[in-house]
Amino acid sequence: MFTLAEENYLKAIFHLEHEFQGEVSTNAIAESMETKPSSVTDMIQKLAEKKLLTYKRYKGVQLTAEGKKVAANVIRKHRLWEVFLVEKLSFHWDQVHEIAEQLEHIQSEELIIRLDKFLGSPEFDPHGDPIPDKHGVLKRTEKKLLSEIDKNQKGVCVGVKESSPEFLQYLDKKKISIGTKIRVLGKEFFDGSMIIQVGSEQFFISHKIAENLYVQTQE
Amino acid sequence: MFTLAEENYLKAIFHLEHEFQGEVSTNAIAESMETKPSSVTDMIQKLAEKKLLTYKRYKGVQLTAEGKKVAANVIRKHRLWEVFLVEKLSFHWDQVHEIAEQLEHIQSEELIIRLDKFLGSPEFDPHGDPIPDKHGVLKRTEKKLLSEIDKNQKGVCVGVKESSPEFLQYLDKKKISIGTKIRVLGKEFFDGSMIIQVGSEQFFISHKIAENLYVQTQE
DNA sequence: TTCTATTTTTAGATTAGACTAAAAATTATA
DNA sequence: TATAATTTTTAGTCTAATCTAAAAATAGAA
Repeated sequence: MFTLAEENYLKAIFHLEHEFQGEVSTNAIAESMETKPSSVTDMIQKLAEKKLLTYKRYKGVQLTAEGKKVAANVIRKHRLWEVFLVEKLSFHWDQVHEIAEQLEHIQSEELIIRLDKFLGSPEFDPHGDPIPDKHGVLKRTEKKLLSEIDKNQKGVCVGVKESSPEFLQYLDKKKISIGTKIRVLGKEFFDGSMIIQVGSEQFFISHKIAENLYVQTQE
Repeated sequence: MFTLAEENYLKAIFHLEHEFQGEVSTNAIAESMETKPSSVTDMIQKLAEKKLLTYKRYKGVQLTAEGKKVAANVIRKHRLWEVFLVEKLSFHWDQVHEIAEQLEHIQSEELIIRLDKFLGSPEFDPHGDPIPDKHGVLKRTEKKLLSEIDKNQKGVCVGVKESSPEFLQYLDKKKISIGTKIRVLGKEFFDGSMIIQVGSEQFFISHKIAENLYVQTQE
């Protein structure tokens, strides 16, 4: 149906549209895909011809309904496979991204229907990211970055913004995973660093950590 | 490590070496891959440079130890995924080949180690074909084609030579699957057709069917 | 053994996707 | 508003993998 390269572009644009609302620039796509802007121009012209996105020269792109559907489906597959790898094959959450990058391109509707059922139709992947449903609809969740919550508030970790092995391994070392309760004991306004409580431990985290952890605050 | 095209060539050559002992001709490869002989020549020259096979112009090719290892590993992955699809996702044995053709190219040693363990280290795929071990060694089995066995002998179906959906669906209709006991009641020398007994049913099968079914005869 | 048929290889073209370098358009600044 | 800086596009090149058409080598038949 679509080539590997096309699917990867659509996926990247989909993510960028969510991160920054509105049109997505050529440069932003190039950066997120670690490729050159000229290559991006080539590809978005091809995707525009296929009506997967709208494109006006120098004005960036926007996915069409069809483009969004294709992208969401790739993301659905990626996240379902991540659940499979963690739940069934006992991979650790920092090991699954690269493998899922490959598995997300396997073409078979039936496979995904059955995989989803086999996994019990999960709603979130191992990093806490929501899995689009079969129509490409993403469930909205009201999560905040840990960096946005105030002193003395507490929240439950529900996901990570970045999911590099390095970051995930840091979280493991600190015994933070999805479901972990975190209380903010102190917050430094100068650099955004925090003292937090996790279980019985209290420790310092930098702003960089706090702005990559999603929490849900509880009333 | 290797491209999709390279892996597919190695796999095809590996199968051809087993089917007909000795060197494999350019034409044979082209036919089995549904491509042109000139394309095959290009690719085998590249594979020869990478020392995956030995090649002398006009003389056909032979896989090196390294080439065999790579090919067997692709086949191992294909067959393990087929077991997964049938055993875990309840696919039918005639639906899994095409999907496994894609899954066999997923690159991750760890994935295959874990998948194998998850499946209980199976020795055969759903069509009765042996799964190469992690070193690329194929277990030898003494199976015969049904067409080779004599009147009044009986055997257990242990595999199929061809595994097209059409053939597998024919077998289903006749209630033949792996493990089914078959007795040859009659054999026509003119066209190789047979009357066989399967369970309480007796029926006619053509030579074409008989030469695509593997059985193990029992003493 | 010589000629013919077949098989295999070479040469040259094509396509997808990427790249570099340079041109064009847009945005920011003085 | 003119100029500088930045972003984006175009033009042309490259590689992997394929193809067609033609040439070369091998095998088979008289």
